Amino acid sequence: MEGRREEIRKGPWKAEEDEVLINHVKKYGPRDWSSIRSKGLLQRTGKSCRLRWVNKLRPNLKNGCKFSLEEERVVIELQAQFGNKWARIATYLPGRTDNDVKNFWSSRQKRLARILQNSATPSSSSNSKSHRATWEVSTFNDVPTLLAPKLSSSMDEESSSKDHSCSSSNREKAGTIKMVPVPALVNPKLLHFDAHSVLTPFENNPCTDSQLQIPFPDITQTQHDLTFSPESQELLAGLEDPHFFDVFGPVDASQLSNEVPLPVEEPFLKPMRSFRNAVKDENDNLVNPDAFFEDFPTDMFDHIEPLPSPSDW
DNA sequence: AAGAATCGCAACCGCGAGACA
DNA sequence: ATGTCTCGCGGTTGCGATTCT
Repeated sequence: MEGRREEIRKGPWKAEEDEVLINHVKKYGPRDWSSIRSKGLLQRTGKSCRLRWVNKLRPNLKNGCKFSLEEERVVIELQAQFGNKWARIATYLPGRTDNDVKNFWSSRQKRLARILQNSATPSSSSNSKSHRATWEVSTFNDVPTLLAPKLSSSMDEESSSKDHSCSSSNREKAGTIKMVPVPALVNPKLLHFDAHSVLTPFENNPCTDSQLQIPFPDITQTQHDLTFSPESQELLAGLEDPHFFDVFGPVDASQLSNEVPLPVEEPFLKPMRSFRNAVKDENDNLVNPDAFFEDFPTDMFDHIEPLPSPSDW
């Protein structure tokens, strides 16, 4: 059997373990996770190694950066379209892992549930968190649809040590939205350039690197007509819907696909410019396009599927 | 200042799919 | 065709940090 030489280590990773894992990936690539243990490099399961790499050590991750408004919106829209396919949704959010998306969604669902509960039982709104929840709703309502320096609760000011690389001040300065879905980088056929898109130089910031500044596509008609945030709209709509609590259950994408057209269009697929290793010819075409992917795990695109055409939505 | 409630994140677990012998 | 192994995904849990009374 694979292992029985020593106890399998669990729990938080040490810096030394990270180093070993990184070195292994450098040598052999992000594969053969189980060999890390069989070689005696780490007393971790291959599964654990893979998870650590994917969620924390992989290059270009936005570790410690909170979800921007647009990221939140993308998650909301894609969740309605795909259901809880976090890995798939994460491919639209550069620097985000399925775990990030999953955690974000989970937190959001809890928040919504609490807001709803407090709305249903106003007398209970004297507790501390309900105050914050109420504030969040009103804050959402005040937020412009696309440009918002300070937004949801997830955008609360924070200057923790691990957030240093993308301080809120940076986010505020950013002003407009930067987004690029990974699948577009994989399948050029899917690229669909929006003439209105605006490219901006990158800042040397993990939270903005590999992103492009583009106008975010229109969302649903409902959202278009109202100034409410998606979250607030969802809440408001839910209060009138007798089946609102179903929202908190699993979503059947097949059912939703006919009712909730995904407004996130391919157009926010834009070429990524953080091709650290890419070489271009005189016509600015990538000569060694593969070099662009060197920063990514070789398997990270394995599960990416072509996007459905908008007509299928 | 202390305690309770909540948040946010990292990591684990179980299961299914695919590869391979 | 079948069994085993590895990998990847989604759900869940645990815990430190934060916020509020």
